[in-house]
Amino acid sequence: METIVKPKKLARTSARATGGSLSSNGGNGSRDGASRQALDSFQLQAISFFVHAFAALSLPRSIGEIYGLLFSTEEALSLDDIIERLRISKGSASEGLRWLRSLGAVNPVYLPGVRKEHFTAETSLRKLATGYLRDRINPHLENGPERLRLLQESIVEGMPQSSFQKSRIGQVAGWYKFMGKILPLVKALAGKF
Amino acid sequence: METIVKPKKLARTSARATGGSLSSNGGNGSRDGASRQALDSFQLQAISFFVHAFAALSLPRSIGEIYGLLFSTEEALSLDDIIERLRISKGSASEGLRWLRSLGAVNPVYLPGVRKEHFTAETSLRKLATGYLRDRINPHLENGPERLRLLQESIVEGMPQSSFQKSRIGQVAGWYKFMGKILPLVKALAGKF
DNA sequence: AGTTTTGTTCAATATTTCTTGAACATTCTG
DNA sequence: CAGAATGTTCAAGAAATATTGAACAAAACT
Repeated sequence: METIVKPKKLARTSARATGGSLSSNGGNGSRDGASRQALDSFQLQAISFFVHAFAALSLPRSIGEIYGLLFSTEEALSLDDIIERLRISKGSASEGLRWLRSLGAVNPVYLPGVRKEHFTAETSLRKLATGYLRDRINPHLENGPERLRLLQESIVEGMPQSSFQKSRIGQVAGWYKFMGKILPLVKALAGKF
Repeated sequence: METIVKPKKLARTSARATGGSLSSNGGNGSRDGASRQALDSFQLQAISFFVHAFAALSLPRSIGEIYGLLFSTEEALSLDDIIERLRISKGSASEGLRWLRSLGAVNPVYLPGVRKEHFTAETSLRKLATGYLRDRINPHLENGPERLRLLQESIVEGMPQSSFQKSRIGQVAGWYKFMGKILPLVKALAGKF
């Protein structure tokens, strides 16, 4: 849930607040074994951007980080590249990547002679919107008819309130119709950007 | 975040799974001091419906419960009515109600000679959509220009990748334009339901 | 076939978020 | 004004969710 107005409680010692601990040094190559693969300022800014944007959809930070990194990087990156640059665990990277893949927000890139799978960010609004709607919205709409039926069957005919209850069901039915109209519109408009 | 395919880990002893402990007895009046104010089957079904729907937006269960109760009840209810019927704490009820009020999802009803504030559910799709967009979407869009500027300023001119980075910024700018187009459309269409 | 590389899974842990309950503030009522 | 009724706030505890890390599986090399 999100805050409304009040300043909340001072941020309980959050060691991974904005920016966290991503390495940033002003642009070295890859030299010794310690602080390799630093992020440039554009990448840092993009990651922060997407972490914030994904958080608006209540999605975990790691997913925002991964997408932000791929979005801001021209070359395709492997799982290990992501782990190394973002300093997150293999597990997080693997699951985050899986989620992004299922949405279609990430494209596999096949590099001849390279075993590791590499990825780039998908940036087409149409594809992103379609994937998001398919994976996160449709599932909830699909059992709409079923839920509506349950609601209807819960009405006890002849009670004084059953007329009110029927009008409420009419409202819900209208909401589903609305969704049926607006989603195609969203997809269509997304296709133009 | 949401699961994709795998069955996850067996649900760690969750004492408040679906349905929880809402009183349900088959339709008594309000008699003795113990099990008063039971919910009828329509209310139970509606609450379940909205808990689910709100969860899809990652909103807390208590908010879904409160809206579901008001939605399925003809008379206006007070804070104490809600607490009694839903068996939730005063704090949850107060904050949940506050959130719903700020969204415009709930209407205060003034009853002459009654001190407690009473509420009914707002069911106009236009009002609900407008409130949701205003409270939860717009705030994120408002600092769009600022974020875009930060992104732009993070580009180091003359680097080999700066051309790629500029094209990425173009994409993001396009996304904002899309939002600027689609949101009014949503509001307009919502007005027709 | 054995070894190495690559990626997935999941129990344990860390972190975030929600709920409770009791203290506090505010507004009514007599 | 004192006392009662109503509603808000917030620290502490409970529950849900994300992350880690190490064990495991699968595929690719030799």
